[in-house]
Amino acid sequence: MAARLHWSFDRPLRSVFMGTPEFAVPSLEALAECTDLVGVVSQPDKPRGRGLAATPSPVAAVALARGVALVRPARVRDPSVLAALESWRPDVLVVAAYGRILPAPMLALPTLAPINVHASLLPRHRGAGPIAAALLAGDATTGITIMLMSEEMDAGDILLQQTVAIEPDDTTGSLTARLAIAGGRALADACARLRADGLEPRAQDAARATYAPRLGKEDGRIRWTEPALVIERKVRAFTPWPSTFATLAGRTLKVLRARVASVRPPAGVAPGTVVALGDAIRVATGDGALDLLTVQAEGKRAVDARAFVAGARLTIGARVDDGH
RNA sequence: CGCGGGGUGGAGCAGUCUGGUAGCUCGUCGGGCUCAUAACCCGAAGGUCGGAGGUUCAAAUCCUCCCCCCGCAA
Repeated sequence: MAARLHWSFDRPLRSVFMGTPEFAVPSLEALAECTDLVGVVSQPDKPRGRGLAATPSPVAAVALARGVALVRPARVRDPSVLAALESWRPDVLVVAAYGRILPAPMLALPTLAPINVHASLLPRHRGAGPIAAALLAGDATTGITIMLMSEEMDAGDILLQQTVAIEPDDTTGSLTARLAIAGGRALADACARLRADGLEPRAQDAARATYAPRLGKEDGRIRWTEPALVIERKVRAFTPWPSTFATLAGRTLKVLRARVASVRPPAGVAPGTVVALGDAIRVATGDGALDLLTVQAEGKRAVDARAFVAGARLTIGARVDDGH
């Protein structure tokens, strides 16, 4: 266990922030508020949206707007990145969803500590996809961990944690928004305490660690042989990305909102079969039935199930998993 | 110029290739029936077919330009 972390000098902390997506923005703003933010590192501009125009990451956009020194390296290990960090002489390096593993020399650079804002209550859900993992696991609560960074991913000593409740209808999108704000608050807290009474690093119980892998597009394909409960969690965990989808008449059908049906499908009906149509499209699964409430066909906007049923000539007995 | 789908009564769609004045499911309104677990039956209202030009005897449909929405890709 590391020594108590305390900033006793009169001058403000010099900080450098590394982060990329929307989630990191409140943390960046909190850091700018309570320290002397001297530099920001973010992922390079990426082609986004239709037309694939190069667009700065949300963090880079804020850095630009604030006029803070910004580097956007293609590779973190590029010597120029370490050089930039050295020239900034940070006391703390704060990382929030940067998206890359940082080399050890970088972690050793700040005079006080390298600090990470992680979107779970560590040691639960270490890794790249903690928010979706909490939804997939059916957790009732999750939260923010402010921690010291070590070389092993998300394994460093904990400085501070804040709990965030998970609502039954939370998606990765809605939960990310709340966790982002909580992250900013937790960081502000940690920052304030660094300068007041200090923070006591607490080792993680590695035995209780779970891992949250980065998601990929194919993770979103619905497998109807799974239980309705599991599919419902996936729908929420994979919204808005990579999104859950099935195939109907050869075309992709996104499922944006679903609920486990209150009644079971008739015995003997194969998973992936439409068993009822009304306010929802009820589909048989490996265990129970799932009511699809909001769906989106290729090239169409998201509509509630009733509207979709009105237009698509969908009948009971149709299959929604004939993709392969 | 990354690839692609689409804008048709309140909603979701068909009709566009093969020009000839608008259709389906749902909703709404009126009436009937009465329990049918997507209730049913009869009737009605409601549309400058995204916008602007053009071709034509005739354009939702063909041509040109513009606006908007969405999927893939990240």
